Amino acid sequence: MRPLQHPAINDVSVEGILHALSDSHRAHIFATIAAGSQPKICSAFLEISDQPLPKSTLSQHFKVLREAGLIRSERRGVELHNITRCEEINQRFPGLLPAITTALVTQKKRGAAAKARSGGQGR
Amino acid sequence: MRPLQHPAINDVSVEGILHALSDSHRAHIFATIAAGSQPKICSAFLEISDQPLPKSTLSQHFKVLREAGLIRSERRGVELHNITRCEEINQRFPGLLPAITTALVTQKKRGAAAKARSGGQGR
DNA sequence: ACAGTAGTTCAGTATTACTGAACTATATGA
DNA sequence: TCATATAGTTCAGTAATACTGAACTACTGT
Repeated sequence: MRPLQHPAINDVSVEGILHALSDSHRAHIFATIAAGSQPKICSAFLEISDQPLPKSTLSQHFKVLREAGLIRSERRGVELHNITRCEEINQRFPGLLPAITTALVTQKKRGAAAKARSGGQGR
Repeated sequence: MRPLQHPAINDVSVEGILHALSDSHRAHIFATIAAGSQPKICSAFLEISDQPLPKSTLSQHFKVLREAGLIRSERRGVELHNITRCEEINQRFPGLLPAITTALVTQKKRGAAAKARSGGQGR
């Protein structure tokens, strides 16, 4: 098992960030890690959607996020503690991550609202 | 040849936008269209990189940008006039596109500076 | 040592992307 | 009208990525 690789902040690319976050599952994982103050472990996201995500898939998603420079993972015993690299990235590309996470939140709200309108059990 | 399809603004997704712009060529095409005040035709980007881009590939790139909702294409005789949908998108996801284009510009500048430092014909 | 947990790696499969060749559609000139 | 040229699309074969079950590594507790 080779050690975890994290790119230097200067090797982080906009395209890599956009690609990593262009997948719904990864975007959700990143947003969740970014929103919380505690590190999150990978297996916290096994039940991310209606279909439970296979753990090999989950592992790949974390690898993509890590190699894009979005998260930093640290082994703690048997588990991985994941935190974001928002501060570093925000220094390199000011405003990029906040704009994306805001857009994702906006989209989620709109989606929830549309769902409620079209027959969810809204009041 | 079927007519050009543009998604309604409410069907435009953050993931779709990020995916479309996660490719260097497409990011460059979009940035160029966004930066200019005149519509751009597809073939203006045939010589986008060192290797000339095949026109079938270019056509696909425009299709991806169009279907992501980033550009609007209109037939004018034999050519396609492409403009961005920045205003609409900025209304739906405020600040998202400016942040991405700013980041792309920043990255380009950094890259050019690094190139100059490491042996380009800097002053 | 054994069992349990967290995550990775591998390999087969499925999906997506790239691109040369053939094609459509429009414009222009003889 | 017919030939030619230009701009872009579609198709089909191939290449590259992504997904995922199974086997594996690494660590923890008993």
